[in-house]
Amino acid sequence: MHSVTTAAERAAWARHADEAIRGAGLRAGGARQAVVDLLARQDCCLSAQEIRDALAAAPGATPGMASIYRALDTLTELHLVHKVDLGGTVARFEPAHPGGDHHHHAVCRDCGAVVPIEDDAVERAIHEMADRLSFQVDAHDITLHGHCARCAGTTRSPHNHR
Amino acid sequence: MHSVTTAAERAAWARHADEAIRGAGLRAGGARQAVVDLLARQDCCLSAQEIRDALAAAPGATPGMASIYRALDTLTELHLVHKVDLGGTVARFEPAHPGGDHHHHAVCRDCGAVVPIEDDAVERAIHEMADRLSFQVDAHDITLHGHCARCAGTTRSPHNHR
DNA sequence: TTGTTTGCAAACCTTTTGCACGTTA
DNA sequence: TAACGTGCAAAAGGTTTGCAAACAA
Repeated sequence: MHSVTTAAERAAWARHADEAIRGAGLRAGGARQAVVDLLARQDCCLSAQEIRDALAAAPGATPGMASIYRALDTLTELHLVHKVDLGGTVARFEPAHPGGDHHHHAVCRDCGAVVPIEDDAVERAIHEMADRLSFQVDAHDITLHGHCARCAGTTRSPHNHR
Repeated sequence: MHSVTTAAERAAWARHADEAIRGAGLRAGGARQAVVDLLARQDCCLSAQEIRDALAAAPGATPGMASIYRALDTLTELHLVHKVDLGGTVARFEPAHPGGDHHHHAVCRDCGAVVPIEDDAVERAIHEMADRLSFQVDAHDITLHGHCARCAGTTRSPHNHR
């Protein structure tokens, strides 16, 4: 089993994030810190509600949604977090790892599971295409839609594996 | 200058759409018909509000937003329209041409312009990747972000060319 | 006639904002 | 103590839904 990010990368992100936050003259409040700590443990994206639920399940006070959104907004501005829009009604957020760790997402139509995807050939093709355009591309998102391995393997109702 | 779809393709889509609507036992009401007629003339995606504005500018009664959303919903279910989410707060919709006409989008960070993009090498790479996944992919979206040719060429405020 | 379509207004849901209070450096 | 951060409640903005009237077949 491999994950998209290694434990070392996640730890490095947490350190980098703390540093960037301090460097921006921001303070260590409870809510933002909790969001950073949670994101540091993630491999892929979470919605604001999922973040809140996870923090509610953990010991300590549960931050309000407004604080979570404000924290995510700040982190996104500091380029510590990527806002990911997978086509549903909610936005998702994931740690932005400085070097590499460029991944995309596949979304299951049945169960809603989000799976991170990496592929060098696709990245190369995207960059080659971008170079030929008059449009100046500085980022790209790819979203795959279909059925995850579990849901594709059954004709029954979708699994709840999230 | 070339367009992503030809006039013949657009006409074929209009015919196909009318047929599919009748085939589904639906009737020809004014609002839905107006949406179909407008989409038949589009090369790329429009938001519900843009559709309403375009219909308001045209002669005749302007359909309510609810009717526009309901029409788009019906057309999407009939696979006549693709719902496109480019990462903003609004959804966009474009005609789904039966054969080919598979394009993606580039969004300008300055002026918001949406540019259709086509690239066979990228499509091939995506399909090859999809074949290797355990995830069963049946659709994919690619969104490029950056600066359009006009906005990239100036240091001044963004152009309004939409 | 009969079921479909439409328009208006109200409801919904996610996200943002105003404001007073609590906290950090 | 002077900003910054947080929580609550209200506001915003796009989309959906309930309902009664208008309409197509």
